[in-house]
Amino acid sequence: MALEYLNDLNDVQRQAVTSTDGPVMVIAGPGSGKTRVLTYRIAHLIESGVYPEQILALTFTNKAAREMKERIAKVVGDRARRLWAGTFHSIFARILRVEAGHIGYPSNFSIYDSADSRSLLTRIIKEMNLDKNNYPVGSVLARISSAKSNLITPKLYAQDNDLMGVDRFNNRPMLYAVYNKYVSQCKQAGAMDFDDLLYRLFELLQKNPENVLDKYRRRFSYVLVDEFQDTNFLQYSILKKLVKYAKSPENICVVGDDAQSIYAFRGATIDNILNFQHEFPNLSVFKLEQNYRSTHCIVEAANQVIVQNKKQIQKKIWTDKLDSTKIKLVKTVSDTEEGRRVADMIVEHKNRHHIPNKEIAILYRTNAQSRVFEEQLRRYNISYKVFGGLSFYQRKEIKDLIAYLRLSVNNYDEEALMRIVNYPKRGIGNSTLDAISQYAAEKDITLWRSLMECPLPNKAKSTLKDFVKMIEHFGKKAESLNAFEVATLIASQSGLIDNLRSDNSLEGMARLENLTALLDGIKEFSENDEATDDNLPEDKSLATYLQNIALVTDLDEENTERDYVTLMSIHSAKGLEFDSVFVAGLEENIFPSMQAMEERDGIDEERRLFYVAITRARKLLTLSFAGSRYRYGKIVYNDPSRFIEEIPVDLLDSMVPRRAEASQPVRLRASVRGNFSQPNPQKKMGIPADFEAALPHQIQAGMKVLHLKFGEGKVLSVDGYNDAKVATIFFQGISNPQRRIMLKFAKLQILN
DNA sequence: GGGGGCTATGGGGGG
DNA sequence: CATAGCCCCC
Repeated sequence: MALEYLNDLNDVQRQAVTSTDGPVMVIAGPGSGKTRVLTYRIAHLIESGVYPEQILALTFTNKAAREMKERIAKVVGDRARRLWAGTFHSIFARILRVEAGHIGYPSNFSIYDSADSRSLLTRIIKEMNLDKNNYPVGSVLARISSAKSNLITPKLYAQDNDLMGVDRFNNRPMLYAVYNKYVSQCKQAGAMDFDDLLYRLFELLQKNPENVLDKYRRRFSYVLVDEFQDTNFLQYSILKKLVKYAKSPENICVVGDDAQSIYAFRGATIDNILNFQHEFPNLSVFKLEQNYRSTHCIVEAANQVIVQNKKQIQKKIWTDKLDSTKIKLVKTVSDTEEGRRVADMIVEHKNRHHIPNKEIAILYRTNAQSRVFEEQLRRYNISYKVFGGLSFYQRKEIKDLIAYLRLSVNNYDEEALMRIVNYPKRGIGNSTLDAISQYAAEKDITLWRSLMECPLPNKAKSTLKDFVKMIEHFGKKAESLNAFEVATLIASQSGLIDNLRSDNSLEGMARLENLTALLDGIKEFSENDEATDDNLPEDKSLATYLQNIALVTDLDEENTERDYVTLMSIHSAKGLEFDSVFVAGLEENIFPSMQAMEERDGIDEERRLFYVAITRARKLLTLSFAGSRYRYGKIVYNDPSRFIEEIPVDLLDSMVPRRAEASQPVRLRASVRGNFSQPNPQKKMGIPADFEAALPHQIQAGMKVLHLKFGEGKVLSVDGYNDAKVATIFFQGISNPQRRIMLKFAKLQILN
């Protein structure tokens, strides 16, 4: 047996890897080699004779699973492909495809994303004549989601005095009925929302038809769970079903860090970690406390911050790195200025520290904060990529085609049906649709059946008949053709492509391009035999494709080797690391967020989030905050975040060296008592007194202009319109003298 | 039935 | 600020 890999591990790590049998918990601080332990542990299992297909490894993202497999493959070779590795949602969806019949679902069930869930709920609330002000969709959905995550069925919900009491108090006493209706509508539509993928799997194992439970207990003789601190009660319950029973070897290994638990909002509870020892008395616990990632200052700051939390497992992260680089703290007057300064410092990191773009990340609390950084990075011609926010699959034109695909595979998919029954326009308006759904509700039949049976004027009737025929035709094709062939056919025969072609606007063309990109993606899925990574027979069907894309996020995308700066929320950054990390927007009401301050344990959760943020950095960590920023169209003023104060002053370097005119020591709240003076931005920028910025439309090719940063330049050309106007300007004597400058932001003085 | 424009409202994180 | 939903008019 090749065991050299064990030499790559420290003592605790090696014990965690080689204690293969029985329950194991690994408490792993940030940068402590957690992934290494997980991958080697699996490799070790395989080397010891366990079949890869007997191993279930649940990770937080598909990307993490893929990378883990790649690393395992380096030790054990191709066998690694047979592992069951993926997210809870994707693995369970795969199992449910096979077992759906047992719980009254079709095997080609649809997966509702949160937009689908919302729109279904909106319809239900309307149909039940409830006041939408008392039943805001978001809150209703959150409540339903949390009920499911705690295994509370609509029936149990209605019997629960606490839950019902809260609803009555909040003026929404009928929430239980909305929940009930939502569940039955989903089921009737053959659709599962994200929570159902977990909940229905639990239901399957609980009801245990044909002893299906035993089948999976045998199949998964070793279970590993990454990021265990972020699992909820439902996920934990499923794990227990799989490994806790009479005479079970209890081969479960969970890896996590209570200090990095940041998903309480979707039901994650660190009680799972705390209870684990009681549930499995034979538990072996290993604590990985040596940090191999970050410099001394960063590790120390993280420790000092996290000790403020009440509830935690005792541990102290340490490092033997001696680097004494301090953490930089940057204060700016506004959010725009924050963007500019971060971009400035990125240039400096690239030049002085030779850090490539892909080793730099800007992290923020909310996705909406990405905008200023995008604008400034574009100005500096630094390539970047924004993760999160509106993903490719959430774009309208993409959702439209996918709705056609979904409806073709599953005719009962109501959300898909509602989306496209009148798109492209075919004369089915609201009154017709109301009639159809009302008829469906009265007769308790699916919308699809109602389309054909509902009494309607002849014109609408024949239109609908054609529509049904078309979808049935697509469905038939989907049975014989592969995903790409049928998607291409649907895109053109549905009229989607023609509809987009007729739109000659820039956006219209972009939409068509996106649609083509989607088709390319489907083609890749259909033709690439490496795409499926499981031990099931190759399946290139449309249904499988739809299942895959419903569960991918842009985090999961293959690294395309491009060298870009990463912009993402801190939540998305979990598990990642970069040489240089900027944590931006460190202000009260932003981070910690306003909502969190009102929640029980909200601040502690935000603090763990801050802990995650700062521990992403290997060498350079920069914290920034702005005195003012735009939020929802209004300017707001926030105090610096309390988390800044929690970092000992001797770890901080609060002078900003490069822009001498902007540097001033940052004074913390403690010393100023929230009384931040607003320096005059004009003075601060050091703008020459006689400087007079021209308006964007005044800049024309051939002009000589003065730029505050680059100096004198000659305008070579101007392209784009309005806010998107960009000038190409040649500046003598700077690196990359030819610059593309967004006129909307640039301050240029015309010199002749 | 369809389109345009106006207003009110919400406002976090993600599979 | 963005967007959903509403009203009004064709």
